[in-house]
Amino acid sequence: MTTVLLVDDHPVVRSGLRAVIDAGDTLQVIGEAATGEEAITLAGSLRPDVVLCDLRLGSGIDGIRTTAALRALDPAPAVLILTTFDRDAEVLGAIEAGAAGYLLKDVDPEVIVEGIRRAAAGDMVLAPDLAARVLKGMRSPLPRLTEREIEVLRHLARGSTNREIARTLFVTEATVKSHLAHIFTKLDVDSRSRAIHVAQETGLI
Amino acid sequence: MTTVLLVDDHPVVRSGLRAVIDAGDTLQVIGEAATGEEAITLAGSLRPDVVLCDLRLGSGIDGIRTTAALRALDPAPAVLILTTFDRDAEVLGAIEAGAAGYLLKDVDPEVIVEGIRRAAAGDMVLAPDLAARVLKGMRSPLPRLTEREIEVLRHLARGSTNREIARTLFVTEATVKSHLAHIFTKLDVDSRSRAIHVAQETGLI
DNA sequence: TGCCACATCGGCCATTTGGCTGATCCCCGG
DNA sequence: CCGGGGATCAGCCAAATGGCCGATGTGGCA
Repeated sequence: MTTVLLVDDHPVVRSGLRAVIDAGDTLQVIGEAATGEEAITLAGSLRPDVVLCDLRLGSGIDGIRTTAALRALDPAPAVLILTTFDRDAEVLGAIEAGAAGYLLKDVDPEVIVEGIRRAAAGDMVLAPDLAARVLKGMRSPLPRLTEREIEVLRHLARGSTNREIARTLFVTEATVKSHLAHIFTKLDVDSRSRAIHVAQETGLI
Repeated sequence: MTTVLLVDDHPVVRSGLRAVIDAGDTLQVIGEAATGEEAITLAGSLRPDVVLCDLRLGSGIDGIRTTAALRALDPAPAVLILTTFDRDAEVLGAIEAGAAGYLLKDVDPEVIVEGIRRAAAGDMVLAPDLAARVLKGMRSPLPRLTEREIEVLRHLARGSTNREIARTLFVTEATVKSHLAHIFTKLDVDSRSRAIHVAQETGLI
């Protein structure tokens, strides 16, 4: 019997997962958590074989950080990421954090059950349409932006002008332009609008 | 006994909703649909009292259009919108389309059950933190953009320059600028970045 | 110690953008 | 048949943006 811990901030989703997982007779849900913090605590005491974890967990720590913390446990559960979105950066982030795989929420229940079985067996589990992208991501990893650049990017995405960003960060416009130039180069774009688009598309922000 | 039709593109969520709704003894799920089209067909034959409908329905028609179509049936079911996001434009769109209410997915199961009961009784059902915003929205309704303006806005959000948009739409840059000027005025912004932000924030795109 | 990444700043210049005014055409409804 | 909204276009001009060159200081790491 493989034991499973559910992590999702939506009670309804947890109920649904519990229903489809407990329906078979080889898997058993032994706990539910609504936040990453709760998941880490529960995993320590319940020692599940597999943790099924949403990437978006509301206000607390996100699924990637939760994954990293879970993998640091001893014994470490297999972590299977389950989410609505397929942003590249998050896929890679989750894999890097030690996730055993990544499934989209719109798949059929049996796919989820099968994914849990394979994760428990130590296999990698990737939604078919994601595998290619993950491998592609491995070949050309996402550009690494510095903390400051991410910060500027966030302000950019809120529609701020260079002047506004400069005032907010207590630097000169020249500095903001410098950061932007670096961001543009790294993202391979040539306008703030496209930078915003790429950043959102890849999950950078 | 109040009958309910579930509409959500995620099988897992449908399972969860079915579990929490069927748990009581006054509500009964009589059908599930994964798309808006399917929902409209099923509602016509099953004649549910209440339709519980996600706003995002994958590739097909969205929840708002589905709501409008459902409300045009005879007898018309009460439509309760259930979604993850609380974008203003969508709240208002759903209400205008005849929805009986709007709940967020992260609420507890009993809130959903109670919402269905109240919707079946003909009440309006609004998540508490949304009611104020809806009323505010009533006072200052979202600007109405034309089809063409929305189209330009979408290209804008993909980071296109005026020249690129012009080429794509087979018009001159002057026309694109004209549309943009109107968009900016209606959204009360003065830069493309902020227009993108507001449009995404309010669910316009 | 020297190197390198990072954050900070400045100047110059071409391009893009945004504000303004005004124009034509078409369709639809009173 | 006229009015109005929508889509199309034009020119002018100020401001913001983006590309390019360069510079300084600081902290970590080999």
